Amino acid sequence: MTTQVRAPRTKPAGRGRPAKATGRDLKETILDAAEGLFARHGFHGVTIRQVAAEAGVDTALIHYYFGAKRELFDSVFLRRAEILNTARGLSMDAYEKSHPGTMTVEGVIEAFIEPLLRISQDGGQGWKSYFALVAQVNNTPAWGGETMARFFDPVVHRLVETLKVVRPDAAYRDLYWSYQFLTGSMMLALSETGRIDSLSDGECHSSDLGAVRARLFAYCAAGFEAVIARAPQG
Amino acid sequence: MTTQVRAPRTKPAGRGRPAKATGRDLKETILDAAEGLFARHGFHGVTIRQVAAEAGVDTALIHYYFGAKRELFDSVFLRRAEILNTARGLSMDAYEKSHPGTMTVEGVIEAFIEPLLRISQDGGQGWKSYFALVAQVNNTPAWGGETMARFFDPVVHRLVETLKVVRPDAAYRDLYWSYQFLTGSMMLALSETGRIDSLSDGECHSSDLGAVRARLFAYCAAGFEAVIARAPQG
DNA sequence: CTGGCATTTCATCAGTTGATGAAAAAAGGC
DNA sequence: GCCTTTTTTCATCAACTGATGAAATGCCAG
Repeated sequence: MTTQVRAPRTKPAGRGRPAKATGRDLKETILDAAEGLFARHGFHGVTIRQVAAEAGVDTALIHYYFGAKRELFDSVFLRRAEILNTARGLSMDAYEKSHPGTMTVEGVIEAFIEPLLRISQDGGQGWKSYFALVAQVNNTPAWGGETMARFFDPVVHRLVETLKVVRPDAAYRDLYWSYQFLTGSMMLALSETGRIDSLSDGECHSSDLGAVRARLFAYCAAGFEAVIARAPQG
Repeated sequence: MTTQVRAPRTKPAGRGRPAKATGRDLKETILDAAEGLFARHGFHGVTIRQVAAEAGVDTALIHYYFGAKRELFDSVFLRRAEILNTARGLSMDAYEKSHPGTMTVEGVIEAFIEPLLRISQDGGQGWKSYFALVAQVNNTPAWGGETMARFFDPVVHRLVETLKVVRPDAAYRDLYWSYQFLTGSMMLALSETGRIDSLSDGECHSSDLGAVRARLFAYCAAGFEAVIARAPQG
């Protein structure tokens, strides 16, 4: 499913190392294999041996590079997290600079979500697996909650603060709740579960991120506005 | 965490059956224990022995009642699924009958979501665990996707059809996509991950379903209206 | 009070799991 | 061409996994 399998790996018959070039590639190959499997079956649903088989590598090599299984998972999670945060930060920078005094709720939300959609579309299967993984971690209580917070809280706070600039009268309570609704929708869309395909009898496809783009920003923006406007119980 | 642990279970020292009364209770106790553990750690993250320990029961008894581990999981999933569907169906019946010709998008959505919030608030920890479990299954690709569809598709189709009555010009595409956004928000809210607590620095609490109720219906309704109004690419 | 039946426990199995230490193989400096 | 370092493989471990068969226990019908 990923870039994996790495060809039958032409047994060099002996042990040892085949070539220096493959050295760094192997680390990435292992991460790719682990990423795809973790995304599909979750942390506990995957064995080191499965990862090793998919990567075409001995199990001991995985421990040699990454240590314990949990550390492998963290490495998978970490690898793309920073890229994601950077892309999002730049997107919001660009929006703020290009719309001085004319920012809208929908504009801010688009700047927040668009980079993820773009990356998922252009980044290949690896990124799709990664989003599915994050979605899974996102609503597995008591798991990765701390990791989640450490990496993604800053961007979220920035989103909320920017929205507060656009709608100064909005209560933080309302903004945080609205964000939670947003992130639920966004993560489900990004993880492309295929559920909407069967549900809509082929009318919609979860892989159609263009369709998501055409609706999600407007959906969330209108939701935010409605929550702010209603402003329940102070 | 659940109703579990069942007291130190006053070892009867011998084997055999202690009393008929406990007979049916034990099945429920086992399901409660399994439910809580599966919700927290996922299917593969839980061992039969853990379930047995939490229920205060021998592992063999679990197999005696439920068969294989996967069947235990299905039993957990099934136990509350029908109750859920019935409650939702009745809620939508009631709304349709009480608002002949005056239904609104928000009203329909409320009729669809409200029963779940109510049950979660009044039903105790068991229901909370169950919702976390469903949320987890909902975006674990290739797992329970078929189960998910079998039990929840009918209600969703009813929601979509009712919305089509309220907004006859809306395209099914838009309704299905909007539903997916809705279900992402709803499931994340119901699973009470605690993420919003730390994110908002104590300003919001994921256990505060009243706060969800006061915002989610309006949020989703406004989102639906916006998507329908924009009506992207036909 | 006795024999059948549903329930519960014990003991155990074969298979799998994550992990490690030591050996083997290549690269690279000299 | 030797010696060191890095990478890869092999062989193996103790712990745990899901699962089962058989025995033990108490309940109830007769």
